[in-house]
Amino acid sequence: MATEKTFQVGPLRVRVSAADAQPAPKERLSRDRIVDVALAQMKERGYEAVSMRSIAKELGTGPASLYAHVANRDELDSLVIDRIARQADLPAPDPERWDEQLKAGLRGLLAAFREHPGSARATLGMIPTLEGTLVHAEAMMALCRAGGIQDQYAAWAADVLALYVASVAVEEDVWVERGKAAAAAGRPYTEEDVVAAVHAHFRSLAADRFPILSSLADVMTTGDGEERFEFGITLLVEGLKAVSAQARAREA
Amino acid sequence: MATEKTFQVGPLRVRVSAADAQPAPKERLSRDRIVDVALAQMKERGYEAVSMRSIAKELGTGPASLYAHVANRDELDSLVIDRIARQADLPAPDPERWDEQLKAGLRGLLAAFREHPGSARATLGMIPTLEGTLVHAEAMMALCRAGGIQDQYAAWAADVLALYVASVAVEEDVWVERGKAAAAAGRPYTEEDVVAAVHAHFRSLAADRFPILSSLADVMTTGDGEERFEFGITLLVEGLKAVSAQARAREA
DNA sequence: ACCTGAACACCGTTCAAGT
DNA sequence: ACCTGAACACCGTTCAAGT
Repeated sequence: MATEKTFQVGPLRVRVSAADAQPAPKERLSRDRIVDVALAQMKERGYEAVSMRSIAKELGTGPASLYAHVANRDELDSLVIDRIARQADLPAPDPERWDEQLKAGLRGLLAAFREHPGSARATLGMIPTLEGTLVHAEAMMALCRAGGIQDQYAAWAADVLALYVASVAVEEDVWVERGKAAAAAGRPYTEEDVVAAVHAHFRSLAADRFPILSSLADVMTTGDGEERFEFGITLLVEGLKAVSAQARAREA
Repeated sequence: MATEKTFQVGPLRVRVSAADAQPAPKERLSRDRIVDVALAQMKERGYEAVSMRSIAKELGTGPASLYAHVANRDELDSLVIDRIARQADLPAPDPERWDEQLKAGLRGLLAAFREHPGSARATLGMIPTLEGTLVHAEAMMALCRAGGIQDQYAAWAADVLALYVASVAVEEDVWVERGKAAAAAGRPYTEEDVVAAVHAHFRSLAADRFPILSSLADVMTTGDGEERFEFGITLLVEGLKAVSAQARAREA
C-alpha cells in the first residue's frame, strides 16, 4: 500500500513512503489519537483554530471519519477539557492553610486553560462527569471541608470557583483573538495600547453623567490579569469564609 | 419604484405593492433598525439563531448590506449588549443597604440577559465603552462607594461582579441550547432528567477514589439556578466587605 | 454614500457507499 | 465495525458593480 520512492537530497539518499507524505501516517484512528491532535492544536493555535476539519486533516482523513469515534464536537470538547483538568495538580488538604491551597488549585486550573487558549469556552455549562474534572471537583471539596465549610456551601462554591476561573480564561482569550485579528489587519494592538485607549475614554466621559468613572480612570485601568484574578479568587474565598461563619453563628 | 398589483382574495380586493411583499418593507437601513432586529431575534430565538444573514433577511436584503452601518459582528454585538444593559434599572445608593442594592442590580442584569438568551456570550471580554454598560458600571461603583469600599476594590469588584453574572447567563444558555438539541432529536431532556442523571452518576462513583463526591451526591445536585446565583453573588459581596475591612484594619 | 449579488473561505453533521 | 467522498445547510466577510 505504501509506495516507496527514493530521492537524492544533496549528499543524502532519502527514502520516502507515501504514508510519510504531507498529510499524515495512516494509522488506525482512535478516540485517543483524535483527542491528542485536538489538544495539540489547541495548545499551539487556540480553540478557534481547532475544528473537526483541522483535526481530520492532520490525521490524513476527512471530518466524517471522526464521527465513528466521537459523537460530536461537544463530546470531543468534553474529552479535551478532561485532559486539561488533569494538568492542574492538587495538594493534599492541610487545615492550616486550606484557603491558600484552594487558591493555588484555582491558579493551576487557570494555568492549564491558558496553555490551551480558548479551551475554557468549552467548560461553560459543562457538568463534570469525566475523570479529570471529577478529580478537580473532589479536591476543591476536600479543601473546603478541611476549612470547615459546610457541605452545601462547599458543593456550590466548587461550582462558582470553577466558573469564575473559566470565565477569566475565556475573557483573556477574547483579548488574544482580538489582538490576532488586529495584527492581521496591521493595526497596533498591544495591551498598553488598549489600556491607554480605555483610560483616555474614561477620562473623556462627561463628569456630570459619569462622575465616578471619569474621575477614577486611573483606578479603573490599574492592574494586569494576574492582579485582577487574584482579587477575584480572594473575594470568593473570603466570601466563603464569611458566609460559612455567619451560618455557623446563626445555628449556635 | 414600488410596482403595485391588485388581487382578488375571496370577497376582498387587495392592493399590494412590491415593497409590502414577504421579506420586509423597503425602508432605508440604519444602525438602529439593524440593532432593533438583532435584539428582537435574540429575544425570541436566542443568540445562536441570530446571524448577519438572519438579520438581513428580516430587513429584506442581503448580509453585505449591513456592513455599511456596522463594522462587523463584534460591533453589532456591542450595540446589542448596550441596549440590554440599559434594561437593568439601578437604584439610588443608600448607605444603609448598599449591599442589597448591589445584589438587586446584579439580579436585574441577569434578568436582562435571560430575556435575550445567549446574549451574555457577547459580553465576555467586552470593555464597557457604550452608554448602557457605562451607566451600569457607574451605578455599581456608586453602590460600592456608598458601602465604604475603597476605590481600587470597587473598580475591580465591578468587573468581577459583571463577569460572574455574564458567566452564569452563558452557562444557563448552554443548558437551554442542549435542551433544544435534545428535543429536536426526540430525546427527553427536562431539568429533572438531567439532575437525576447527574445524581445517579455521582452516587455511582467509586467511593475510594471520590469519597466526597460519591457521598455528597444529594448536596451536589441541590438547588436551582436561582439559589446558586444567590449564593454566588453573596460570596462576592460578602467577600468584598471582608477584603475591604481587612485592608482598612491593616492601614489603621 | 448606500446598497447589492456573488463569491470566498470557512463551519458541524449526515448519509450512502465502500472495505 | 470502521472509514470515506460528497453533499447539506449553514457561517462572517469582501469586493466589484450598481444607483
